[in-house]
Amino acid sequence: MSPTELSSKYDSKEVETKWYTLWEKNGYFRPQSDQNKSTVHGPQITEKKTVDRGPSTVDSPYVIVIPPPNVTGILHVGHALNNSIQDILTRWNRMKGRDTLWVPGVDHAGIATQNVVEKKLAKEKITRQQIGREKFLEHVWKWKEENGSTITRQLRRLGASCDWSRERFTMDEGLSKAVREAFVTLYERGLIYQGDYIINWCPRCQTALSDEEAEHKEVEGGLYYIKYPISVSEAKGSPVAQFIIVATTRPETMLGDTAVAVNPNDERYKYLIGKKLLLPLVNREIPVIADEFVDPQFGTGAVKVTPAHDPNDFEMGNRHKLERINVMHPDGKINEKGGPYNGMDRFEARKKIIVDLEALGLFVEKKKHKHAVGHCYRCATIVEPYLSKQWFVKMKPLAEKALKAHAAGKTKFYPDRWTKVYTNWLEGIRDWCISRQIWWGHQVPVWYCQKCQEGRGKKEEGREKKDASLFSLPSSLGIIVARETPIKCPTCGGTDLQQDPDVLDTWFSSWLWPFSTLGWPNKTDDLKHFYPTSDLITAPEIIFFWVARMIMAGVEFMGEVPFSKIYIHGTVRAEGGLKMSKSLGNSIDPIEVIDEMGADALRFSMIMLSAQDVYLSREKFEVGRNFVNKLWNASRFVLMNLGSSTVDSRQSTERNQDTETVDHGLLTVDFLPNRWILSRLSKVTETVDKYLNEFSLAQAASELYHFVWNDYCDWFIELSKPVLEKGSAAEKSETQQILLFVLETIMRLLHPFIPFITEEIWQKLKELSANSDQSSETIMLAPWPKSSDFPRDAQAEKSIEWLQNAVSGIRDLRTRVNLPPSQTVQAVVATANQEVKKVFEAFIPQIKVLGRLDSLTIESNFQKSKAYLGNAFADFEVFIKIEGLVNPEEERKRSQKKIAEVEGWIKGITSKLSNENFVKNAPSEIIDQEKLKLSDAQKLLKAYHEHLSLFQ
RNA sequence: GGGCGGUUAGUUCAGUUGGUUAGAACGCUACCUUGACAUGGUAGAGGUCACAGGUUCGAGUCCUGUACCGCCCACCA
Repeated sequence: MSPTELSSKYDSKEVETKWYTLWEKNGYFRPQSDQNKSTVHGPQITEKKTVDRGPSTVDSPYVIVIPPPNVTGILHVGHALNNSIQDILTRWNRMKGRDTLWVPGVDHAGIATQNVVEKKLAKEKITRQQIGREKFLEHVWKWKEENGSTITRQLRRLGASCDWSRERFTMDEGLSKAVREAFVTLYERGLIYQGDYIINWCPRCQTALSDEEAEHKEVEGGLYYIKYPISVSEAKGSPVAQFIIVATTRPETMLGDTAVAVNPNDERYKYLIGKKLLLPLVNREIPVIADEFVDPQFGTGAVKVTPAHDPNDFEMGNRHKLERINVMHPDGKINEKGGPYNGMDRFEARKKIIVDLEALGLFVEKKKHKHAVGHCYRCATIVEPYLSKQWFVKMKPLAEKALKAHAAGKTKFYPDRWTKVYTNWLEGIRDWCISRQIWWGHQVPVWYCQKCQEGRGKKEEGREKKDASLFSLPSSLGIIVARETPIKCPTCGGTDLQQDPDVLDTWFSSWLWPFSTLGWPNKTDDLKHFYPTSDLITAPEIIFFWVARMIMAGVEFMGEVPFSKIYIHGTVRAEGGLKMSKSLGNSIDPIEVIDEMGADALRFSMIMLSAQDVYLSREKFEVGRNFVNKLWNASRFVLMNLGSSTVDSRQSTERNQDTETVDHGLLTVDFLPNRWILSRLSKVTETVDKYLNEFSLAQAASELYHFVWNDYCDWFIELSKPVLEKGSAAEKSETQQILLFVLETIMRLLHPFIPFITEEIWQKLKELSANSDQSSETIMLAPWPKSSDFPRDAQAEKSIEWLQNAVSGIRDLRTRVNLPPSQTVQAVVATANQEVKKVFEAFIPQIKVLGRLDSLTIESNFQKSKAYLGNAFADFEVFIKIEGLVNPEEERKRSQKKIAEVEGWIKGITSKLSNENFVKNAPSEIIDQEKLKLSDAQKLLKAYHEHLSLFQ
């Protein structure tokens, strides 16, 4: 096969491997600025640089950081969409000549990864507790070495043009340094504290979770009504009631009750306030307290108070100085404080307690009760509000700065409606619990001096009783918060230092991502050059987890928001609306799709569907597959029909006497269809740019799809066939040039969307083209098309539209009378446009043009095509000699209706134009617009009247 | 409980500031094995733009209300 031929079938696998390897090897993914310095990063860009794209000083670098996928992750359709979008934007900006960087990386995903490795060890009957922290972490690192690059390999299959020489991992050395820097800085600014609070506890993972990590789901549960008897010690005299009935959704927590609360204004219970109750099963005396929090309308208006197991009760406990009795082990089993229930699982205990209360006659009833219950986002276990000592970040001050930046217009969400979601969350922000009781992650950079601690323990004892809720961390008490691992205690010089065993929330490293990946806290060149980044592309579900926190971190640590535009794309769902997920078994493996149809097909299909949430099924990928196939075959056609000579689109050709020579920027073109396709190309180029600028990737793709398929293939290529066969030498040669030129431009326009096939085809076209624009060694670095290089030609567009309508109209009539394709029909076309007439006569097959009608008379054996109505402003008629098909009655009615409509329109514009206020105040261009509309409407009215007259 | 989004062809969705005949893809019907492509071509059928009011010469588009669907947030036990 010659180097300029294409095989009859596109082999996506071969092409994809070939080009991706080459791109990466040649350093095309790296920012252009890298070539100016000898960096240590990856391969050098060896080959000569491409084209001069004009002054590059005006453009700031274009930078995206990848939302780091979990190291345990495998590419799912959500990743495929997210990264396709990022790649499109990256490639587009790179072609526009901007210094472009897409930073890739992977997240260590604390709990998720730990779970995976634990499961793996469980198969060998090993628990992490058995082997200890150090050994376990070795296993995790080993697992990471062996399996951690799956996702980045898969991103390569997708075509992602990330700068892999800058790939980062949230646990690598640099990022660990960043994490410590952030923690200590916040600590120094008084924004980090440790304290005993009710947090979300996952009894399975045995760790604290942040509020965002507890997913609330509606659950059909029970509301249990239980009698709490009034203590006999209070029963002197004659109490009106023997007991108070409380309502609870979690009866097992009653073991830790230390009060019952009622609303101070609740008449039913007022007299009981201050009295003592006898807590059933436990037989502890607890007081009745009054608290505004209690809603008299709910349940019985009396609430059991369990400060150690419920956030509200915790608050009440603080207000009333109640004791906190923790009745649960970290694994969710009742502890020794729970007396006879010691050792039982919380849900088991719930059942048993109800049975026991029933036996005592203290259980009233269980009512059905729908309420939201928190579930662990990793393992879906019901989380337990649990009292424990954790590290927190004070978020208010951070959120305020982020809000200020937003008010100053520094962050913009696309689509805009997410803005409010973001600001609302910031406004109601709560402190962030950042410590986790797992092993895989960044260990809290806090050390305790054993010696000082002993002394402190004694001091603390006295005060713990008073207020254990919160204590600051005076370093004098042997607590060391440091960037570098300390060797000895600064207070006493002791060397027995123990690091806090907790690790930090995974998001505590992710929120630093936009600057930690560029080298922070070191003042690196990358950081200086590439921060802040440009766009952030992500899914709605991590706006709180990640986006908002990154913005806060950026403002706090860098003094600048990390990115200015945030594009939130849709969620990928299965047909029927359910989110695609492995657990539901309704997911599609993108790698399978790539194997089967190619990465380009996958990307293009997903982007076409991405105007909002993406509803996927296997069949949906056929759109992209078919398109890729179409493109391949159109290219084959062009390459087969170029003739042997190399084409230079600038070269002049012999001019046709009849037609005007039109200068199309770079090109000089005569022939009407050629002028038309260039004009369409111009329009499409402009539109694609506009859509990409506003993140409307689906519209951009759709625009290109229809241009290629309908304009280029269906009309231009089809029209070129008779031209190549029987056109004049000049027409023929010009058409060949334009076929090539437009195809080459199409490749560049499509390259960001479907990088592989466009590179493959472009390389072949390049060899045939003498156009200097195409001299770069890869399409990746070829310049992005500029619509000004081939400006619009309104006249040509109008003429071809005329022709299209006429041809369609004739074909319509042909089908309706069942004419075989081979049969020529006689047609009369009426047009004053000589060019159109010429194209029609010379190149529209199977239609014999009889002549030209200047007046609208119809011979009886000619039938009028409905193409007449195709464009009310186009002054043409088509008649072909076939038996009757037009219904005059219908035509008359339609005309009358239209006439009435247009008359109303004219009336409206006229009244607007005669409105004094309007004429006086409206901007002149608006008035001109109205006048133009009026004249158009009058023309239209005339056309309809003429049409009507044909059928009177 | 609060907030947000949606309701347009058989299906999945576009529809920019109100304006000629509401578009596309898939599906469907008829014809076409035409030397780029049957993963194709030509043509066609198919819509009371959820419902009820309102503004306007004119509403899928703006306003008010209703119904249904979906999503997010939320410490009333």
